[in-house]
Parts: sequence; structure tokens; C-alpha cells
Amino acid sequence: MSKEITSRSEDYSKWYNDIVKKAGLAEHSAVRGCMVIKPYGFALWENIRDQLDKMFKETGHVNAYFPLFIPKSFLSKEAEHVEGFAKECAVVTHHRLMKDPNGTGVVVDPSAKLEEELIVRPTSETIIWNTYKDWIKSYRDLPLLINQWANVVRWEMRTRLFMRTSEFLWQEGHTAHATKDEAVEETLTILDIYAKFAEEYMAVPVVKGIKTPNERFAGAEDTYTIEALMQDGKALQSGTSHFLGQNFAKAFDVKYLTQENKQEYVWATSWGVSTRLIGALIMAHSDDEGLVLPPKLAPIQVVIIPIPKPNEEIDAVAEKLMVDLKAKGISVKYDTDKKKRPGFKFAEYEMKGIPVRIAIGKRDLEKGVVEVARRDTKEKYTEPVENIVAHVEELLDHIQDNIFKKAYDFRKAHTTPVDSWEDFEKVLNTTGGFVSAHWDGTTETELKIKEKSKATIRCIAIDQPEEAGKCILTGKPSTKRVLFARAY
RNA sequence: CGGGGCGUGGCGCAGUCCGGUUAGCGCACCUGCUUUGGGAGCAGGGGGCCGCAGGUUCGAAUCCUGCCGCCCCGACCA
Repeated sequence: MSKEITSRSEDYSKWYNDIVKKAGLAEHSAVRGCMVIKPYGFALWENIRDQLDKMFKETGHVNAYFPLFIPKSFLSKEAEHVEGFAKECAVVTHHRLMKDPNGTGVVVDPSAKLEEELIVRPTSETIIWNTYKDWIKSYRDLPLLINQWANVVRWEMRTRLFMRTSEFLWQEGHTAHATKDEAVEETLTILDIYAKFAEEYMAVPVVKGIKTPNERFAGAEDTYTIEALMQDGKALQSGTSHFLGQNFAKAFDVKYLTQENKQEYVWATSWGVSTRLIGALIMAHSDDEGLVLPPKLAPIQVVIIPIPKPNEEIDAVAEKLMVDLKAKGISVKYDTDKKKRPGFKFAEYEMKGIPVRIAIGKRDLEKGVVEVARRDTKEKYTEPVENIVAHVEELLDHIQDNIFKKAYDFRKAHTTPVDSWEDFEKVLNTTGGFVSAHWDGTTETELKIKEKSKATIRCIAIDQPEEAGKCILTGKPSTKRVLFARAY
């Protein structure tokens, strides 16, 4: 299959599409901008979801489910929020079809017009805060720490498999707190979970930071983000955690009684990651042979291939290996398909990004060894059968570490401090990646820079030290560097 | 919303300019035989309202009109 995939250097965008399709992750559906997530892609999403879900629950969150539809009036209760989402909402106006009186198909039944239109949720703050109003009466009801796994719809102009689709799967957390400090702390707790998940499970290094007012979520007071860097030097916002202040509490009149019997508005957060994470995984690690998956999220971690085809002796070794590997919690597939030859299988599993391949052949077995191949480095070597379980267990960890390190080194090599406009443009147009530069702090300058260079401020890194400098565009004084990049 | 491209068996395409036997090729699929340590070979076989609707014509995948859909690039966004 590798001969069918476009190389990164030839056309990065086409390469990405080829991988998504040829690795069997997803395909375009009959509906514009919407994708079908295929079983292999969904298995990957399930692994992402299950791990995150566990992390949310460990920090006291519980899951619930709110409606897909939101009454139009709800959306307009928070002014900035509606402004931010209005342009990309799908609207339900009718609830019934009828036979076309002039033809053969069906048409919308004009008598079934809804009194109030329903919006297909682009995000659920409004319906959830409308519900929280009834759930929160006293300080004893707080904090309220709820997450939902759901689909949302944003009517995007231009879509791309996993990176931006009109409908996507995500989780959205919505929490309510008695104090501002507690809400801010929650926002940061989640940001840490996202960063930890990205780095330890996806093996994608991220910068934790805060968004500029211009890049903030519609309706938030502060938006925190994890920003990752893709192999083409473009940044990808991979998760966001918002401190919403009392904006939604005020919009939906959610108050609680304090211990002193006083009415106070509650403080809110919301946070989410989506199927875009799969896009991040692909773009961060994969190569011209196909997908490269981090072992911790790979639906299949080890594939065993009989050489040249299954027989009793090979089956016996493979089956024992499977039992032993599974006992260690390692997912393994034994490919007994007799129709396909080994070379075909090798290429196929490389395309699918399976971290470790074990080839069992008669010739090797006579020497008591099997062949081990790792996807990340393409190395191949033989290993005694009796060592194999311990070896694979260790190898999966090595691969996980190695692809993280590779991505980390790449980011390091593509993060450049600059102090002048010439250097800024030069770096963006050559090495790309993150450019660390001083900015005068105004939205006006931010927008001018974006217009001139197509680079946006990805974030102000949380651990960025104070440092006196001059804005690269205006020369005005600045106290901190911010991270610019061209982004997805 | 602007620019470009494309709709022909499951997938990828040729054929369309210049209308003419039975619409073709590769992959995949089915059957059989031979193969088998990096994408096997041979033989046989099944599968198409050529995106939709009109029109021109003796005759349309091909020409004309209208529509629909999708993809890619840009502006906007997770």
C-alpha cells in the first residue's frame, strides 16, 4: 500500500488524507462535511475516550447526557456566546415530511413548522446551564462536576477528516463552583489532564498556555489551551479549558445560597477535546509508509504473522504467545488469513500503524527465534521465543517513549525565538513551527500580524518567564514572549 | 462565499474534444490449479439505468440546457 500513498514532501495534505483512508480510520460520507468513522478509527477513539474518561472520574467528575437540540432562545441568552456560534448553526424548523403532492419524493410539511426553531448543539453550555438552574440551590450542591460524551454540529465552510468536520464527537465538561478560585483551579486541573493525556498517551508534546482575548472561547473570561505542533510546522489546538466566570450563571440566573444564607451567582468552567485528537496523532507521528500509533492507544499493539502461512507448529507457538501477551494486558492479533502472503500483510499492518510485528517462520523456529519488527524505526531482528513476552512488553514502552521523544525534538527544533519582524517572517516561511516573540498586548496588533503573516498567537505559555522586550511589529514595550504559529 | 477539479461495476481510472458495433482497463471479488521468508502467477467467472432531469439526433457516456452532489485550494473556525 505504501506505493499508493502520497509522500509528505510531495503533498502534505494529500498524504494526510491518504493515511486516514488507507489505514481504514474514516471516509467521507454521503453528507457534505461529515465523515464515517470506520471500525479501526473508532477503536482508536474508544481508547482515547476510555482513558480520558478514567482520568475525569479520578478527579471527581461524573457523566451525564443532555439533549441534542437547543431552543433558539437559549442560545441568545449569553451575548458573546451566540455571536461566536451563530454563523455555524444547523437549525431545525419543521418536524414532519409529507409526500410531494406534485411528484414522487417527500417535501417538508409546511403545517409542521416549529413554533420555536431548534438548534443542533454546537456546544452545550446553554442547555446545560438552563438545567443547572434547577439543580443548584445551595452551597451543598456545589461543586457540580459533570462531563458528557456527545456529538456536536458546527456548519464549517471547509472540512477535513478528523481535523474539522461538520459533525464531530467530543467530550464537554461543564462545572459549577461556589468561588472564583475553585473554578479557576478546575480549569487548570483539566488543562493538566489534557496535557498529561497528550504527552503520556498520545506521545504528542504540547504547550500549555492561555489564549489572547481575541482567540478566547465565545462567552469565556479565560481560555486555556494545549497546543501541539504538526510535522508540516503548523500548530494544532488540541484541547481547551475555559474559565467562564459568572457569565452563564448570570445569563441563566443560576444562584446558590451560601452558608451565610446569601444569594450568590455560581462560577463556571467548560472544557473539551474532540475527534480532532486523532488528526493530531496522525499528523504528529505518521510517515510515508502510513500511520504510526503510540502503543498506549493502538487498538492492536502486536500483530503476529505466520511465515509463509499458518501451520500446526506455527499456530502452537502463536497461540501460546497470544495467551501470554494478553495476560500482560497487551492486545494482539494473529493473522491467519491464508489468502494473503506475508509481504502483503507486512505492508498492510505498517499502513495501519501497529507498533510491533512478530513474524513466526519455520526457519527461525528451528533456531528457537522469531522475527520482531517495530513500526516506529522499521528495525527488524530476531529474538528467542522464550524471551518474547518480556521483550515485547519492554519494547512497547520504548516505542511509546521514542515517538514522544521524536516529536519533542521536532518541536524543539521548530520553536524559534525572534526579535525582529524580518526574522519573524523569515522563520515562518522557512522552518515554520512556533515562533516565540514579543507582542504589545493589543488585539489590533495581533490582527495586523495575522493579516501580514497568517500567523496567529497560539497562546501565552503558562511557564513563560517575564522578560522585557519590544513588540516585533510596533516596537512598543512588552513583558513576555508569546507563541505565534500558522495553525490548523 | 470566491477559485479549481471531479461525478462511468466496491475502489482507482480511460473513453467525452471529433456522437456510431456488445462501454473498456487496473485493483478488489468468486472458482480452480500452481506458488509461498516483503505487496504471487496462470486460466475461467460475476458485477454498469455512464450523477439527475430535459432537449437535439436514425442513434448520446460523448453535443446543448438546467439542476444536484462531492473533493481540493483560499477566507472563517475545535
